[in-house]
Amino acid sequence: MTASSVRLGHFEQLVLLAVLRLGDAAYASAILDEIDHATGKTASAGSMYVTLDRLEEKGFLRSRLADSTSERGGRPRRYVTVTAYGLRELRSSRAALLKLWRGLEGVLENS
Amino acid sequence: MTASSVRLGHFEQLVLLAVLRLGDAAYASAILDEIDHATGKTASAGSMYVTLDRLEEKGFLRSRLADSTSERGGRPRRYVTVTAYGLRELRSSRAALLKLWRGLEGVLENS
DNA sequence: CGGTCATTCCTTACAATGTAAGAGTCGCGG
DNA sequence: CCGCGACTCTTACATTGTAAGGAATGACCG
Repeated sequence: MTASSVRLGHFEQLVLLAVLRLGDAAYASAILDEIDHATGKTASAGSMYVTLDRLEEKGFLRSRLADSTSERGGRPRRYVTVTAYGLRELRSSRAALLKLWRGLEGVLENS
Repeated sequence: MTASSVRLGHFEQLVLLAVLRLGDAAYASAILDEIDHATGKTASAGSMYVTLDRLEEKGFLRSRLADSTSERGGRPRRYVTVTAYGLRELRSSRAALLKLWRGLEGVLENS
């Protein structure tokens, strides 16, 4: 279990970032769309719920349920927000990538 | 197996980037150092070999053995280089992250 | 009212990826 | 000869990624 070795996986990172961008409007389907838009790849809904649960368990995310009366149908939405801890992870992950990318712009820039 | 769904994981991406930067000098221990340097976290050697194997299997990486006579001891070094395919993945992964980061600079920039 | 629909959620099981622990090889210095 | 340092590789297990499928809730229409 080694609690100290917890890091962000690839998909987890994308999810956290999408949540940040969506602000108040972050719930599963919206996050899915956001990721789809950025990556061009569509993840399944199941992946999202599982990942959201795990992120919350680890303290990277917090969630609250919307009033069911205010919704049009289906179960009440579960809105999520990134915690301070999650934000810290995101920052350090970004810093590491920027470091590794530095100097490779020529090679990595798109065709 | 779903061959088309192959993506880069978190660590795999770091490894590929480190290999790119190291150029001719890319072999396991050096890659390990490079990643350590960028992330501040030390991965184990075992992780590296396993990951290198898997990346090669998937065609993101190619490897060749150094002359054993030219080495100081131990087994001959295994040098690796990123394939065109690997480079493409790296680019698209970077593009996705840049998209998601855009507009969040204020929040993500470091303390 | 009852049926169909769209929207949302969740569970389960399995595949892919991440990681640690530990062992094997070779050449050198003592 | 023996231990040491610099490499590599194997194995086994934990964590993360993903698809498939099911169920709740309310709108709309006949």
